[in-house]
Amino acid sequence: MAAVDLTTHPGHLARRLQQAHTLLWNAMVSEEITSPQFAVMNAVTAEPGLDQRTVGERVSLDRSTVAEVVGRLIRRELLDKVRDPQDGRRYLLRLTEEGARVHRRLTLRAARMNQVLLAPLSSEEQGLFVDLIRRVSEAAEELRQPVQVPPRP
Amino acid sequence: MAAVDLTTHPGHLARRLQQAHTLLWNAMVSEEITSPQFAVMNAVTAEPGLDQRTVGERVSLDRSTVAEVVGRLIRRELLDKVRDPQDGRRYLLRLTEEGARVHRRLTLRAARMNQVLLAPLSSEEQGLFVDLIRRVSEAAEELRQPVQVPPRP
DNA sequence: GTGAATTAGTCAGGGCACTGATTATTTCTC
DNA sequence: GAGAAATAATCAGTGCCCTGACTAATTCAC
Repeated sequence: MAAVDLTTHPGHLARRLQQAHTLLWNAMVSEEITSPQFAVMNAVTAEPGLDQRTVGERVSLDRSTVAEVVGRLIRRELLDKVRDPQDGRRYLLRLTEEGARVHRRLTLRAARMNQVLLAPLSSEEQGLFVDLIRRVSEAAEELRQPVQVPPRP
Repeated sequence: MAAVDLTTHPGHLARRLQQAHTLLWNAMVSEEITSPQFAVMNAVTAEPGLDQRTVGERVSLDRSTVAEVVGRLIRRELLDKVRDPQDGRRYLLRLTEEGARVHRRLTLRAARMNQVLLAPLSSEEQGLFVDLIRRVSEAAEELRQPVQVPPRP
């Protein structure tokens, strides 16, 4: 008694959506490269020579998770990591040739997969859907760092 | 070059939405009990004496993950597990008194949290949002088990 | 220029999520 | 009723995700 209907809870639905997405990704995009791995490769494609922290910022992953994902991509020789000669704390990331090839190939497949995932919605609904998710996640992310208060001078 | 805009990828957005949700959950609902743990407790509240497999079905979790989550709830003495005397393969799950109390308390907080999470949307948009996510996840889940073909007689 | 913050990355530890293999029990079939 | 198929749960292994503690390098402040 007093149980709740979880299908009205956006958090629960978000988890199910992600499960559904992972399923489709494995079937239609790649069984080797996961969606977060693709996101990292994509960030490095957009800005070669990025450091891990910034990659995390671009793809919404914390430092530890980025390190793991990067580690896996390096093991598969899709990514290279070299110390920044300007700043010895940083590692600069770049795709290998193979990495660039894989990224190109998966980009096409991911686009097809997105179409399939959104197929149950009309095209106006699709736009709306993406917009609504974005607004909700962005608002919640801001609750995290409540707009820096400037230090008194 | 040739990088993609991930903010148009529903899978990527789903992951970010879930991160945002987890953040808010920790801040507003509980730091001890996670959202999947709450989902399991909720399923058992609705149908006391459920077995693990069915709980997994109710909350969209596979057998292994249910076993882990159940294990954690038992360790905290929020849940009890007894062999089904009718069917020695099953374990029947029930909340402890403490478990029922915790579930009641978190239910209220979760409702408040949902309001905050959806606050950036108007109330029509909120309904739409929930509906769109549900439709997309349900459709994708059906791709998994493509409607049993009845065996020829 | 030196000591104190800050910053990039690693590591340990906990939780979620899945697959494939295995074990125990039940049910089906003959 | 005995063997075969199905079912509930566990286990090992992989990957994602986070926090808090730590290390190494840089930058700031005086």
